[in-house]
Amino acid sequence: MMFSKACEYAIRAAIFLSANSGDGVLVGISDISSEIGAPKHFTAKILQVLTRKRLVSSQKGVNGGFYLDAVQKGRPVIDIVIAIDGDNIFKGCGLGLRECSEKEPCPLHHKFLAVRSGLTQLLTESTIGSLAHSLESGSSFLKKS
Amino acid sequence: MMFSKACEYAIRAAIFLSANSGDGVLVGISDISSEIGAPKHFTAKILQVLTRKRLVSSQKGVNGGFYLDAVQKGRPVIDIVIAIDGDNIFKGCGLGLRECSEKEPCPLHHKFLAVRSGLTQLLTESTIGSLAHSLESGSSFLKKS
DNA sequence: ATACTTAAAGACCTTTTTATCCTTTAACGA
DNA sequence: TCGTTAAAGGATAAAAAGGTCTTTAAGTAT
Repeated sequence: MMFSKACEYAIRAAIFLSANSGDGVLVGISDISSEIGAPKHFTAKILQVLTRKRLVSSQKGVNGGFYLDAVQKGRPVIDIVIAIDGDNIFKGCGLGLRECSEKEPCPLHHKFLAVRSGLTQLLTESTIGSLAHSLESGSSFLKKS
Repeated sequence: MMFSKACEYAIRAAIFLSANSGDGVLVGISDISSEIGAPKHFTAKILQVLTRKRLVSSQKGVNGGFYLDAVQKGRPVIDIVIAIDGDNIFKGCGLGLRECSEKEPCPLHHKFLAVRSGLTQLLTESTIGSLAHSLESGSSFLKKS
């Protein structure tokens, strides 16, 4: 809708991991991908990126898997978005004009700014952990995509 | 940033046409594409779609070209966006969840709604003509992409 | 009429995104 | 230390988006 598929998967995976890992509990890709309804190998790729960027932790070998530590659960969702999709959504002109700026704004410039800052704010003030927490009450909203 | 390239080109083309056509004045694709800084043939394809959907008017043959009539200049920008990108930006879950709804909302559901309605509103209350008008004052912001 | 200009249409190519597979690497347990 | 297990990583494939080119046909001026 607004993010790439990869980014949606990433957010869902992070939320799922926040709710279901930690304190020595790890989760494998098969579990993650089936729970968030994303293709297994694609999910693996995405988790790889997030792991490399230290937004997710991983453990190889027997009983290995992925998990989030306390710090990672406290990260804002916007970190995930930027790690996967970059920050193009948050900067640049809505009409794709290079020349557009405060000094020479395109006709929609200021209105776009408002929408965008709303988006930035919501993604910044929502942490992975807080989102995971808000679904604790049995509502397994992540099941089936 | 938020729209596809095709959609950005479409909006720019519409604004340009609104400012530079009408009352028997037509503009050819070469002029349009160079003024809005978009690939010529790709622009032609996009204009074709807009024409078929009656958001833009065209005239074949000698001295032919594209133009907007009064009604078309009064159309809200959202019509262009929907014609090219569809309405996926305006509906559907931000996390791509099919199950997400008012009853079983995803953790970001309500916050996304606010952002989205802001976007919808801005695109609905801005008409092609009004945007074209706001750049009348010499600022050829469309030049060069 | 007809010749010329220009949009319409559609075939085609390239790049990016999405998705899959397979090999390598590392961790751990026995 | 050896074997199992799971992530890391590279290589490939399919689909969608972005972009180019050629042909067709409509309209207009002459």
